[in-house]
Amino acid sequence: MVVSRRGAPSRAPRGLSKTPDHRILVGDCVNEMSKLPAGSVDLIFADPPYNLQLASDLKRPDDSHVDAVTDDWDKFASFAAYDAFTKEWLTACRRVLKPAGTIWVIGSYHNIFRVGAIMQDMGFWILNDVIWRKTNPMPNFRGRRFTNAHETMIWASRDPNAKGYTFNYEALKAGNDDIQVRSDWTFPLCTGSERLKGADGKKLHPTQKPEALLARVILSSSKPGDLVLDPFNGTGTTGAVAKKLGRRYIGLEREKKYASAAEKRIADVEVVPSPSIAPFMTAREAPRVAFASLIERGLVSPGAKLTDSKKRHKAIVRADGAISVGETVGSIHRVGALVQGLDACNGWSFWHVETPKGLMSIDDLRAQVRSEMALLEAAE
Amino acid sequence: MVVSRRGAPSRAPRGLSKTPDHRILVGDCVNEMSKLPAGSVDLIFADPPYNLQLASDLKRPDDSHVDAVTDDWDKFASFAAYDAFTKEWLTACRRVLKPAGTIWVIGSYHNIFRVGAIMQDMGFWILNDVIWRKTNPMPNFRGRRFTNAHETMIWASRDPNAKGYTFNYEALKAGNDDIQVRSDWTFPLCTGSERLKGADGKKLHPTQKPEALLARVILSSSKPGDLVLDPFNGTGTTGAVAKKLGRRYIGLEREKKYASAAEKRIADVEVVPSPSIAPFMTAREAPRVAFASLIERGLVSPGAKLTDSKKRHKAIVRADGAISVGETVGSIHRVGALVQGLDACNGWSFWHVETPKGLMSIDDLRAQVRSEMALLEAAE
DNA sequence: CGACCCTCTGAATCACGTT
DNA sequence: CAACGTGATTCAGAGGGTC
Repeated sequence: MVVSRRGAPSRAPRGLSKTPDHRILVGDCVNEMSKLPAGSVDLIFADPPYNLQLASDLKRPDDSHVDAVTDDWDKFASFAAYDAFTKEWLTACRRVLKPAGTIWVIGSYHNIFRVGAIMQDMGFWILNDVIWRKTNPMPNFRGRRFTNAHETMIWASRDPNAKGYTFNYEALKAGNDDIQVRSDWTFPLCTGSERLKGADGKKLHPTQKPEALLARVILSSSKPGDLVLDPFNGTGTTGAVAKKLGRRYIGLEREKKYASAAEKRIADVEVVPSPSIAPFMTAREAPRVAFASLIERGLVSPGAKLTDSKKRHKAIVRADGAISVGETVGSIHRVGALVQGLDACNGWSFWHVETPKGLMSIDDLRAQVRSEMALLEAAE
Repeated sequence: MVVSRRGAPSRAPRGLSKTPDHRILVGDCVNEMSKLPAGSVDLIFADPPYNLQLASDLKRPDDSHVDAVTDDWDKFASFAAYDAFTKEWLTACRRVLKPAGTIWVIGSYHNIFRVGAIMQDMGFWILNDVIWRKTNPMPNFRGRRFTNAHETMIWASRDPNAKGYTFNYEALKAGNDDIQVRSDWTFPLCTGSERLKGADGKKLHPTQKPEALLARVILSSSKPGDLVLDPFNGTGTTGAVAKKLGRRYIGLEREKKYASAAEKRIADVEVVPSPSIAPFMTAREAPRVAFASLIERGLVSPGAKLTDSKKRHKAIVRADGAISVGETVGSIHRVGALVQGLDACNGWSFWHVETPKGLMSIDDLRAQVRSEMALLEAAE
C-alpha cells in the first residue's frame, strides 16, 4: 500500500476497497466521466483525437452530422465541431478534477491552439506549455515545410490562482543534475518493443506515446497514491506508467479493442519498489521551528551576537527570540532585511553565530533541532 | 538593385521608385495597413503584445527586482478584448498579404493559443508551429513551475492549400549539415551589444528579439527583393535583418521613440553581398544528458543500487532521477558529496552500477545515451 | 594578458498558513 | 476574506574589476 510519509493513506486499504486501483471503463469518455464523483481526480492526462476524420464523426453545435472533410467549407465546419467536442470533454474533466488537481493535454498544431484557447475560456489556468522534442521525428517527405519534430503539451490548474497543486520541483531538479527542468523535453518516439502490435504485426494504435514522456508528466505533477485519469486511454500508456509509479488509474476508452489490449498491458506492469518513489521532505514542507526554540534548547544564548557571513552586520539575541540592532528590535527576518536595506530577507540563512567549530548559520542550528525532533517522533 | 532570384525585378528600378526600400510608418498598425494596397506583401512577421497578466512584482532569490513587461500596450481588459484586437490586426494583415504570401506570429502560452485558433478561424492555413528554444531563459525563481524556456511561432499561408509559397528547403538543408531543418530552433536571447539601449543605458524595448531568429525566418520563407512587413516594428529587428538579407521592409510602429531608434538602426545596416545561409544555421549544441534520462531510457532501473568504485557507499535510484541514502534524497552530485563529507562531488564519475559486464560508472552509461542520440539525429 | 570573482539581467500569468 | 508574517527560491551569459 502506498502511504504518504506524513500521515494517512491517500486511499482506502486494499482489503476494504471495492474498486480496483487500475481500471478501464469502456464507453464514451464524457458519459463515463459523468458517473464519476466530482472533485475526485488528482491528475488528468489527455491525448485527444485531432485529425479531421475523427472530428467528422462528431456533431456540429446544432447537432447536425458532419459527414465529410473534403472541401474548405467543411474544414471550417469541422473546426466548430471539434471545438464543441473539446468543450464537452474538458467540461467533464473539470468537474471530476480536485480543486488542486491539474490537467495535461497533448496535441499538435492541428488542434492544440483551439484546445488551449478553449481551456483558457473555460477558466483553466495554464501553468506551462511544454514541448516534447522528438529525437527521431518523421521527416517531411515533400520538402515544403520544416520537419514537424515536436508536440505541445498544456499543463493547467483547474482555476486561476489555484493553491497547492502538486509540482515535485526538488525531485525533478535533483534528477536533472541540480538544474531546474525546462519547458522543452527531449524523448524518442515510441518504437521497438515498447510499441504495441496487433495480431497482424502492425502497430496497434496510431498515436501511442512513449512511456518516458508519461513518466515525467506523472512524476512531476502527482504523488504516489494519487488518482490519475486518462479520458482517451488508447493503448493505456498513462495507466501502465501510473501503475508502475504507484499511482491509481482510471482510463476511459470507446473501443473495446484498445481497452482490452490496455488492460492486459497494465496487468503485466510491476510497480517499482516503493522507496524509489517515496515522497521526501523538502525544505518547503519541513516542520516549522521558531527561532525562540533555538534559545530554549540552549543552542543560542540570550545576549549572543549574530553576524552575517561576512561579518558586516551585527545583532544581539534577545531572550524572547527577537533580535536587536541598536534601538531596532524585530524578527531575524525583519532585522536582516532592515540592515541590508531590502524589503525581505531569510533570516535563517542570513544570520550566523560564532561557535567552537567556527561561524555557523542559524539555519544549520535549526537543522540540528529538526533532526532531534525527528528522532523523538520516531521513538514515539 | 535587389532583384528576385527568378527573373524580373520584384519592384520598380530605384530611380523611378518614389518609396524607399526600407521604411517605418508611425501610427496604429491596423490604420496604417489600410493605406497599403491589398495583396502587396510577401512575408509578414508579427510580434504582437503577449497579454501577460500578472501585475504583482517578481523578485529573484537575492531580492533584486525583475524588470517585467508592464507597458500599457500589453494591457487588455479580458480575453475577449485581446481576441478582438487580434482579429483586427490579423484581418488587416490578411488583406495586404499576397495570395502566396505567408505570415509568422510569435507568442507565449499567454496568447499563442488564442492567436492560433483565431488564425485558423479566419482561414489562414498553418504550415508549421516552430519552437524557439532559448539557451539562456530566465529561471523560474519560485520553483513552482517548469522553466519557461521557449516561445512559439506560427507559420501560416493566407489560404488553405495555398500554392507557390516560398520555402527555401534546399538552401536551409544545405546550411544545416544536409539535414532537414526541424520545427525547434535553438537560439540565445538578445543580450549584450545587440540589445538596443536607451539614454539611461537600460534596454530600450522590453521584448527585442534576436537577429538570428529573424534571419532564419526571413531566409526560410522569403526571397531577395521580397517585401517584408512587421506590424509591430518595435526596435526594428525584422527590418534590420530584412535589409541585411536584401529584402524590402515596411515596419509599423505606434511609438515615435521606437520608430526613430529603429530607423537609425536600419540605416546603419549593411546589405550582405550575397546572402549566405551557413552563418545563421548555428551548430547544434552537444546534448546535455540528465541522470533521469538514463532511467527514462531503461539503462538504470528505479530501485537499482549505486555504489562508488570501491563499494564503500550505497545509494538507491529513485524513479524521478534523484537518489537516496537512508532518509537523504538528492541529486547524484549532492548525495555523493554528502556520503563523502565533501562540499562537492561529480556524481557521474563517483557512482557505479552493477551490470552483466561488471561494475560500470554511470558516466559510461551516459556515453551510451549520447551516442544513441547522435545516431538518431544523424539518421533523421 | 589571463584567471578569477562579483554584479547584473532576461516577454514571468512564480507561497502559504495564521490571524 | 483580507492583511500579515515567515521564509523558500535562480540559470546562462555578458561585462567590469582585481590580482
